[in-house]
Amino acid sequence: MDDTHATDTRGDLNPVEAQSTAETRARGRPGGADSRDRILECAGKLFAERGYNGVSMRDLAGAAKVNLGAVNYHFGGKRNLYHETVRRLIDDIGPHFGPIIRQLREDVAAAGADRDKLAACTARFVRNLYTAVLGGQALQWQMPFLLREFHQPSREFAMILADRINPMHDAVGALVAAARDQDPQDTEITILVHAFIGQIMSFGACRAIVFARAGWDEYTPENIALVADTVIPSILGSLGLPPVTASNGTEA
Amino acid sequence: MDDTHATDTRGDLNPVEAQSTAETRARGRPGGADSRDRILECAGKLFAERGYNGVSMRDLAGAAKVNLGAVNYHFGGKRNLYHETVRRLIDDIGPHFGPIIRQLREDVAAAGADRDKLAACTARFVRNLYTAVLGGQALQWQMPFLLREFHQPSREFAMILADRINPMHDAVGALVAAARDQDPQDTEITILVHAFIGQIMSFGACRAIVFARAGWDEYTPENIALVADTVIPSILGSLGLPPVTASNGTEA
DNA sequence: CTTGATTATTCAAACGTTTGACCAAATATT
DNA sequence: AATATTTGGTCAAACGTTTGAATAATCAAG
Repeated sequence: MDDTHATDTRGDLNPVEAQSTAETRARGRPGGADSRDRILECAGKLFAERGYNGVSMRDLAGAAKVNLGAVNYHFGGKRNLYHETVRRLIDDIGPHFGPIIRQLREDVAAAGADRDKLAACTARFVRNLYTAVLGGQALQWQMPFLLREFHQPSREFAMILADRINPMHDAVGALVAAARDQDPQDTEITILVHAFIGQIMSFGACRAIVFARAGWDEYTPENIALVADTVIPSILGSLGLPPVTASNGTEA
Repeated sequence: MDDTHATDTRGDLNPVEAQSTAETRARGRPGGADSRDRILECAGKLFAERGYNGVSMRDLAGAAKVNLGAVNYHFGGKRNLYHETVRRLIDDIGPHFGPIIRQLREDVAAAGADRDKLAACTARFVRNLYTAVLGGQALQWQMPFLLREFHQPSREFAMILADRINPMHDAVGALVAAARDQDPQDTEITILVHAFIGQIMSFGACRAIVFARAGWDEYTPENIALVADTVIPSILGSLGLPPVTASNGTEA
């Protein structure tokens, strides 16, 4: 239990004590579909913070408060459990990103060539995205999980790309193309979209750096608002859009 | 050797075949400090692409063409080997980032309030950084290694922060502060610097996305130049700096 | 310029533990 | 009774680490 001494055998790089997530249950057929969900939820959290190799089936069974055999009963192996975890993750983040993307698409279509409206919907989108990505209510383990997939894509990356990344990039592509009056299919637009989104995601991906440099130790609503308020004018400038006056893009 | 079937026991998530890196050697005392370096080099590559848990001492010994015991003889354990790998990494990337940072500092100091000069040195810095980060000659495994540390900091993150991240952010902070005529200590500047650098780094961190969206399969010099040429005007716009005319910031 | 002890390094083999997978028995639900 | 789920345990393989002998370089003594 001592982390300061590195004498442990087969120790993890950054040991994380397993957290109790579910209450104890009776024997026999207590969980049903419930324990399957519990395994999936715990698997997501553990994979997100330790990676695939950092999570053992025993760690997982302990965290999910189920027997070791139950995991293999429900999912038939660790690799397939990971697959199902990604499947679940994609479904889970849909309701969080879907409305933001949909609204951006509608706003861009409605804005047409009106640069003030384009600026306003850009600001709204960035603010919503920061809130979704950095805010703590939902997407707690999902974002680290995704960032891990982006950096070290597994066989499931194609699913994430098709179902979640492409729609987001396409929507932002429409915005950037409208702001620059350019064809959304241009490689230039693809690059600028990536820089656009990367600017936002880097605050989630490298939060250790942000916290160390800004003297924070978590993303509070105030911190997130400060980040959004600071970055939005910069992004508008990069797109050549006029600054937003006041009280624009506050909420969906 | 078949990756499509998930029937392996204790298999890695993304299996990577070990690559031969060094030639065979005689017995006795052949390597000396040489085999120590070989271990360190292979450890960096393997840790970078598979993470700490994804690398076994046997994998490493095989890749470095040394005996299993030699690793513990030289480094006294896996955890300490990781520590030494980070130490070496910091020393290795110094010559690549140091001149870029130093030149940026000098250029910013020389530019003063001249916004054209600020724009020119910004463009030069961004181009140099893209070349260093995405270019393939050096920093091959170093960047993925660093990005892994940023996303999932270990005990060694503080070293990287102090020795490599802080100087870079401080230098960019001076640039951004000069462009906005603001105090470099402002939290706003800290945030903008992070967005600035994150914009660049995201092309390395999420290269799987970039390649999939742009239809690339590697970063060629032409690709890197296209990225830089596209992003630089955008960054200048975000800083409110004038566009660079031509042939600025091509090389150090 | 040969010796012989000393040191530094490599090697094969094993240690005990943990891993993912698997099983037959037990238990609760239908 | 039939089905679905949980249980405790076993398995071979892989894990990080340790060991002791073997081998080559080093160097003082002769």
